[in-house]
Amino acid sequence: MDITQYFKHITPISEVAEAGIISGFQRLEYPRKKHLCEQGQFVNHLYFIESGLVRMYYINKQGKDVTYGFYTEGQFVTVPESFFGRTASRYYLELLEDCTLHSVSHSGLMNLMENFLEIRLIENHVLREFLLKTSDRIVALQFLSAEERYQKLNESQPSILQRAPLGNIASYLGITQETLSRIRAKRTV
Amino acid sequence: MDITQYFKHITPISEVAEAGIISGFQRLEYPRKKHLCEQGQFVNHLYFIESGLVRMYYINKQGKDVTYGFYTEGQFVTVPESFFGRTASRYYLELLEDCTLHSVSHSGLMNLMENFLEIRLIENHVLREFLLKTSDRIVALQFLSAEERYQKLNESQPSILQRAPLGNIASYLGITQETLSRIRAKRTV
DNA sequence: TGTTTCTTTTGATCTAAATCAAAAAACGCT
DNA sequence: AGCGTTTTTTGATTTAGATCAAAAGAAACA
Repeated sequence: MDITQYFKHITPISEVAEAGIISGFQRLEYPRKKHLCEQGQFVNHLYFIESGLVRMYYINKQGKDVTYGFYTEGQFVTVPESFFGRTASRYYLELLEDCTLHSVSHSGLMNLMENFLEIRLIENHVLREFLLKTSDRIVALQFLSAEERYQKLNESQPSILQRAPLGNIASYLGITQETLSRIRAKRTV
Repeated sequence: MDITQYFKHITPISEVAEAGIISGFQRLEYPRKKHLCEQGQFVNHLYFIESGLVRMYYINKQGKDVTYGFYTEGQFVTVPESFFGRTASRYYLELLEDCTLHSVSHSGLMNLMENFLEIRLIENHVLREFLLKTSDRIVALQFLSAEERYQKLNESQPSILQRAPLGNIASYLGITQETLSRIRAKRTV
């Protein structure tokens, strides 16, 4: 999905605003493994994913790499509390595949929002989408078994299971690699 | 904390806007156990808690009552995805104590937002606060032990441990009542 | 093409927390 | 104040998933 397309899904957009979006966002091609941000830094960009796969993660107290979320084509990705809330990020963003992204800086977005009312809706929309996703996660993590959580991910984002390394998926689900491997073995046979 | 006070924490507010807030919100006193909304309904109000304690919860597939969150004086509470996103609520809101609330309907808030720019920031602010809270929860639920999660709640919202019933707290932490009772026994002695 | 490195699978054992069951304590009500 | 209901505690047992260890497969690279 194209970025203007995405905006049009949320709200009708005037031609000038569309031109504004096109000039305000910058198209980027980045290779697998590149980091979009580091833990502790301010995240100054909002990215729209044209193609590819992005992972958000953090390093926990035991030094373990833990996946917070996966983001794919047609979605926005950033660290919302950092980008919108102007705080230091607690997460990293890394590319799990070569990606084509459209990025806008915080000030760039503010400019767009001042000039085009339609674009103001975006911030709220992105926040709401993030919130909905995180609510689902909590419900899953509170009282679903490892296998049920795997099943749920398989329903909501099936492609992740093929595209992301097993270790990353396991920590996302809150389980160990070994357990995930066993769940897979059970289902495939 | 008073409601205009709260707004002033977020952003400077003109006198007219302050008058608008005072007239736009309705002061309510509700008794313990009252429900502010049901699962499946649209949540049409945003509440600011002047005093008291509110619990958000859902009934899971096994028919078990599971606490999603606790909200106390000086905080806004609603089901954000329902109120802001105009969808049916997946959660209930119930009062765990007699509460004094200030409520505004969706259309009432829209009116205020049209008339007073300052108030537009509120939606964002409320969404961001919710998001921050839920992010923390995910991190806790992913890889902290039952006791560590208890400890974390004790740091972030210590009064909940005294004010809410044990069963409600246990499900919030994603553990059984018995386990929570044992954790308590260990620490108190 | 073989060697090194990283990822996934498989196996054996252990443990945190669930489940089942029942007693004790606290609360609500007339 | 006393009785029934709900909530919390305590105990015994079970289990899902962690941990430890090592083999098997893939990918990376010279």
